[in-house]
Amino acid sequence: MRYSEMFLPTGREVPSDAELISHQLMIRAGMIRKLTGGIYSYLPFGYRAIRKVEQIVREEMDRAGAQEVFLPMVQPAELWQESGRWVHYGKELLRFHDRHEREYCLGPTHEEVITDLVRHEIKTYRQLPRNLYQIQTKFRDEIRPRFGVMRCREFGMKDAYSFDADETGAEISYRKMFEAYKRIFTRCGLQFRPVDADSGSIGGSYSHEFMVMADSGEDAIAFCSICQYAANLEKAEVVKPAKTEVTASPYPVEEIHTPGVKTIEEVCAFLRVKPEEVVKTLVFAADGFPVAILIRGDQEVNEIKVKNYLGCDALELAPDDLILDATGSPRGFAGAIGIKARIIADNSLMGMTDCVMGANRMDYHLCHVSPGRDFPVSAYADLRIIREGDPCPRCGEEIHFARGIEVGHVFKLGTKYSKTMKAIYLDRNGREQTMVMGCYGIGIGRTVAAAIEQNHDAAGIVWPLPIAPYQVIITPVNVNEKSLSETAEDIYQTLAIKGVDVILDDRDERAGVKFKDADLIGIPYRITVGPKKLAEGKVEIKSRRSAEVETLPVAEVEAYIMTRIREGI
RNA sequence: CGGGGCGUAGCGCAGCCCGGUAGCGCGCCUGCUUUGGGAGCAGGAUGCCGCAGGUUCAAAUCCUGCCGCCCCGACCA
Repeated sequence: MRYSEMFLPTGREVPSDAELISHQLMIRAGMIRKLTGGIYSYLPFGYRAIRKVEQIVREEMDRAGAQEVFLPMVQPAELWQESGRWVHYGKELLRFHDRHEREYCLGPTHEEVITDLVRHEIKTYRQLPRNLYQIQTKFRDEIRPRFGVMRCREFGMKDAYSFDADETGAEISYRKMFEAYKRIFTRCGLQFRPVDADSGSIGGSYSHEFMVMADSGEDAIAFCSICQYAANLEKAEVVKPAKTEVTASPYPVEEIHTPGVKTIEEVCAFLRVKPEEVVKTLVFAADGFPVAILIRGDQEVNEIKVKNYLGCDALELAPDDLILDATGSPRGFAGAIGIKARIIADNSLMGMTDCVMGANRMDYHLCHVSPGRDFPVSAYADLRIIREGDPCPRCGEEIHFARGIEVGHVFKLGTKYSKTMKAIYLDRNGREQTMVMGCYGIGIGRTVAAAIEQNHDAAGIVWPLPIAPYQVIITPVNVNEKSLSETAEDIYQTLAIKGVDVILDDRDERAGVKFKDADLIGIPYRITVGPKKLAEGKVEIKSRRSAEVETLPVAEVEAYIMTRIREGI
């Protein structure tokens, strides 16, 4: 492509509303423009990056035995009502109706549609397993879109769905996708890590997220530096404390006047105790019913673990009136003794004795409380957020934290959708069986943004070659000098015929301007055609990443570039 | 939805307190010079000052309402 004819509006100014470097660079490099909140247009340069990623995704999905389909984005309410998600998906599901007042939604994901398709077409075990995928625009009415293309409402996603006859098959399908994902992100030049994850509203038995490591990432990851264990913070298991024989406090429970003392910090300051000696009692509303979660004062409750443990649909910190109902006191003085709620304790309570807790009475706390002796605990469970330095649940070494961008997510769905939507087949014995499903997503735009987040410098983007919108840019230093522009043109033709994605910067601009633009848009190789070197029949090839410059005879340029492209570097 | 901030030329911003000719830098157009890391000189174009009301002789500026955007939080694949 000739630069002079390209629709590639680059900018020097940093847009004021872009926070992330990737977002700023995508705007400055003329890749995206915002249409409205959380909705972006991709310009040619940005769309080429998208297509490069999509192509890699297609190749690896096909290689793993999946087949591409294209499903509707507008979906009827009935399907979602059938799966139950019309009610449970919440406000992220954008709903609307047509002229006949029939209800529809814009697809945020396609489990319902694919399950509907498959249940009508697959009747026997002979037709299983199958894995179908698509690359589609999804719409999720995000509560707060941000970070440009990283978290927007309309976005491109590859989603695949596997259907197997049984658990064993589903496991194999899952592994295949897991391996395909590793190949995909490796080819995209990303440094990433698969982590154990919660499956959220998609549901299912377990899942892994593919995280691109980046300080700007929205997700926190707990990982072990020794073994391979890594998990989303919300999922990371906390090791049960070793069983120690605890003897109850020798003192009886004592009520102490603690006027206005509510938070753990205030309690500790007032009573001169450490947070480790205080039991924090949090009252939650689980589908409207009060549940008391007890945890050691220095720890934080992981609401997702609580939600999963209770198996409820909605979980939130209890509103004031529910707290008053359950404890008989305002917020800040809840305790386990006498509370009218189910009591569940985090494992951190094991081994605690002689502790401080709320008295369920305004302005009073209790001390010398011993769990078990003074109140019953219906269950102990892992309900807290892991902390840096905690032991790894696999090998016992120290856990560290890092941040990541979720670019892919694989779920083992089990029969969540196939059961409710009756995706059944006849087995070898002619008996009806429920298909076992998996689903597998990749955020395409997010992958591109993550790649930029991980590959840039002060001058701009540094594309990994496999996803670079263009691989080579040829820069004649002065287009008004015939020898320079003709040589540049020759090299351009040579590379273009070979199928290289190449830009000829034929603009009548000063060399400095062209160099700055080339750096900003991050083309992996820049071929500079200048008067001094050309006098010897040579040109310079500069690597954007290493900044190394090779001086080569014009005739050797093609071989040099082709080698690099073949090796993907 | 709660808290904070911002809407002025294509982009980045000043002007607003204290009402009276709408400005700066970059970009854009023309000409000349220049030509290996965002050139110099000269000339030029571009604004419902977010929208709608109100106060006033007079509103970018003061008041009210609305809309949009950004940040933090709640929430979320």
